[in-house]
Amino acid sequence: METHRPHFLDLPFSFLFSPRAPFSFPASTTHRPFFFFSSSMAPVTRRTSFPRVIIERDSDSEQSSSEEEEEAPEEEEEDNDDGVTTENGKTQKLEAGSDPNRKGKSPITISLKKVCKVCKKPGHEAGFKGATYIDCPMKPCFLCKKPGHTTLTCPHRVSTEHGVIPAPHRKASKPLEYVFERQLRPAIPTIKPKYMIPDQVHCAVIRYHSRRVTCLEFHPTKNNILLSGDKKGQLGVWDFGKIHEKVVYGNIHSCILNNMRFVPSNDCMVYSASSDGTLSCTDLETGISSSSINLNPDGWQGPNTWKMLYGMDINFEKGLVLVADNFGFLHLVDMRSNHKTGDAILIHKKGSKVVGLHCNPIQPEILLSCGNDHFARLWDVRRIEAGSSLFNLEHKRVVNSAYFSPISGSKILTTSQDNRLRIWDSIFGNMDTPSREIVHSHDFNRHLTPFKAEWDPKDPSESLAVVGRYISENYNGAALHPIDFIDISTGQLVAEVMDPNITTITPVNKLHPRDDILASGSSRSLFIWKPKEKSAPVVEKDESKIVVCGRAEKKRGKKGGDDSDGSDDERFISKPKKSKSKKTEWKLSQCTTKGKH
DNA sequence: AGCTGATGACCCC
DNA sequence: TGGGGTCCCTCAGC
Repeated sequence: METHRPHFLDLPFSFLFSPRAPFSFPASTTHRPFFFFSSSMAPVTRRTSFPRVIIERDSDSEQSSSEEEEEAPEEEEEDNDDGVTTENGKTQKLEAGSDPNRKGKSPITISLKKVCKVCKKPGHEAGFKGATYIDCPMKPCFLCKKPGHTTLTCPHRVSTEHGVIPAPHRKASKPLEYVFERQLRPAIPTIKPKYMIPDQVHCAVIRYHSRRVTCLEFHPTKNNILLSGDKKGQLGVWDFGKIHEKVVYGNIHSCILNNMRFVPSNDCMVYSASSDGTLSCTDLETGISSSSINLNPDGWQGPNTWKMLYGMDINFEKGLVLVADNFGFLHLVDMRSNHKTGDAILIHKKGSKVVGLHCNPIQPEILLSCGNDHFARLWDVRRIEAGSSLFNLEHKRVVNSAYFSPISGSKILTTSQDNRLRIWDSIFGNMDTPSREIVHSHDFNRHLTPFKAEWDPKDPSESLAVVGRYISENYNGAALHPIDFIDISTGQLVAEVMDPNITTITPVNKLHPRDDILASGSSRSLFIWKPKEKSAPVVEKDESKIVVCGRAEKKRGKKGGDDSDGSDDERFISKPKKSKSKKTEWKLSQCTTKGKH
């Protein structure tokens, strides 16, 4: 292997020691050569006082691991004194002392032996080998977060029934639970329907949004309309029945659009909560919006005072929009006046983000909230005040989402950043511990939209949920991140759907309220999935390419496949790229024709 | 192809 | 309680 010579060795030493030398060691570098620390160092003449430099190369990359392991302990100790990890991930060992002019100094030896890029220790390497990711064995399992094994050997590795941690069985003891078992439970079918899994991309808009997608919402009555929000605050309205009919409204919010809800009495109107601190109500026909709340009327006064709106839901019976901010407060908006009503109520730890709100579908005054204080909390909106929660559901990390089951409203499903889905089978029963925990890879990553497990609103047994997977799997040579369908009553993985052309992670997923359709947002693109037999594959790549894709079984390449937009695949039809200015024009022209659907 | 930037949770002091 | 360092299987643009 051709070794990479550290770039600073190519520089003349005088330049190297200049205080204005235009480079620095990476911030992550923990061990620096002694000479970089001596700020008070006297000027040096390179010929007389600088030690000789010896480069020790890892010439044989096939060197046996046992050999490396034997050497490792010694190297580690020496590393503490004078080792350097360079940007190319190789260890350089600097030995001082062989210069005859300087007593006690040996020559600087630079070792280019490979080290693990995760823990910086030699003897193993972490990272992608082709499409398979090799974990660093020094770290806890990436999936279940427990030490002693890696993801590859994790007992919770997503397959069937391995991820479930059942709560200890408890007998029904509370009167409410008794009532539930007698009256409500019989209404929930125990025999599960045959799931129709939307597992094939039916149509898509590639690079529809200019930033990553943050939320999705199906139109309550028009079956082919999908709303999407993005990190920039833009709101997309796409008629996926007529693939080319799509609008992006860019003037509603100025940053992240966190949540959307249709107004139940008027399905042209949609409320949206944004990190710009406003709750807006937008007419989808005209694109005209009005702010119901603006929490930052005085503009930017610094990050400590800037308020953002996250969780949001509508209580139609009371005519209320409930929206929560990043300081732990709940705000109420009267839909008739479109103005704030009452004072903000502290519902989560002061100063923590409240990322999710959900009104119970049967009893809308029962509110479920979740947030960064590691709790999901149940409230009665009729008597809500700070500290008045009915139940506090503890989690080990941030709770990305908490939803009541869509039909009976008696179950709760939460997604937490500790890589676990939690299910409470009955809000009338024991709420101290979840009924089940399902280990599932949906890690937090600051560059991704947080994962949220979503119920299938059509499943009468209330046991099917969909959630994107963070961790990748090697599928015929491509590292893909599937979307998982999980039977939350057993923890079983019902289906994992993926497409070789979707190489990005898909954290945002929503199942259609009436049809066997899954909408997913991955990076800046939207996908509509249907069950295989119903699919007629058509994909549009926004104004730069028209592509057609289906469920191909073969794809060769390294991690994530290649990024060539599949130009090696004859199902892709390329169109010449248009300029950025035309892109804007296109969006504007689409906005003027929005009244059609 | 390899670098860069955007930028959230969490931990420690 | 707040600031700074660290974590990191991202993604897209150059």
